[in-house]
Amino acid sequence: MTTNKARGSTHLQIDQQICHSLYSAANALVRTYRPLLEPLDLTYPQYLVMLCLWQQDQVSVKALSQQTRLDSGTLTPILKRLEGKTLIERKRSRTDERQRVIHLSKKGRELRTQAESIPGAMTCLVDMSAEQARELKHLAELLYAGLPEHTHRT
Amino acid sequence: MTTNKARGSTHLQIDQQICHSLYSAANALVRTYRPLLEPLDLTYPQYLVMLCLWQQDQVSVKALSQQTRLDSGTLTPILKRLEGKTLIERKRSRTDERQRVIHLSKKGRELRTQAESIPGAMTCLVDMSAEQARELKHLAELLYAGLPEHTHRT
DNA sequence: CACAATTAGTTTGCGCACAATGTAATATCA
DNA sequence: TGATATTACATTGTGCGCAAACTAATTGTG
Repeated sequence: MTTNKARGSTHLQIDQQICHSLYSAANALVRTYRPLLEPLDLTYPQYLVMLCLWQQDQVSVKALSQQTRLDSGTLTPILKRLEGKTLIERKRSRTDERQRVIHLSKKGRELRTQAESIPGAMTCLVDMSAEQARELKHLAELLYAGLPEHTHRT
Repeated sequence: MTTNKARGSTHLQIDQQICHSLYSAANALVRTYRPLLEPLDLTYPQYLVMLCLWQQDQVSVKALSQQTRLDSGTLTPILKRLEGKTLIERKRSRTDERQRVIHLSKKGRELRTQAESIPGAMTCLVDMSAEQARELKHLAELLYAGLPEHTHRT
């Protein structure tokens, strides 16, 4: 049984912070993605958006926002950059002038081929068993879903 | 047994990305910290630095960098902001003029009291068992340590 | 001792992440 | 139908996160 030092609460120790572990692991993972994404000229968040579009084209910003879990203030500049690289176009919806309809260009659709190798390459770089990775993903999802901003469904 | 659609590789599906789960969970956690840290006028990374200093005062930027896992290019502006709030001072080392010695001011030391309630408050906001949280932290650490940038000890 | 290599930290530039505010289009309702 | 509320995005401002380039001090090495 470890007794606390008189100094104060053990809870304020940085190595006890789940958030710090998650925070630095996520940052490190994105750093690991960087060299793999560089040939595609994509950042990780841009890659996330492309993943969504490769899965389902012609979607609204809101739909992208829900799938990527990035808010519109973050997405808008990302989408503009992707448009600048002529990977996507941002048309207005005919039926609802407020909405944008994001859709892939030919170049954007073709980029998918180059991206196919990335998940495999990442798996090699991440030194974890498939089961550990699954469990980690599962727990991260659980944490995410359990946070007040999500449980707060009025 | 689920058969892949002719459409292409399943690996490019966003909901299969461990990184995305980690990424959004970490961001969401930091958002959850925000209202708790606001009374202390600290951002999450600033809080991380303060945690380190409360644990051990009078340290170099390099030491802080290792403990917070933030690089010096990130730390320098953070430290300047903390100095701007008069929570810390950034003196130069006598024995090695290259080094900074970061140390808490009286105000910085006193802020610790206000911070004591934060870990407990976060635990309440995170809807996970202590064991799940421990496991999540453990797996995140495992992932972090297993990435090439760390295993690459020449 | 001179001089190259290393180390500690800073600066610069870019791209998020996000709260807050704004704007325009649509939906709701009196 | 006309006022009001809501919705979908865009904009602004601040603070990271980090690669790359830079500065200055220290440590080798010949």
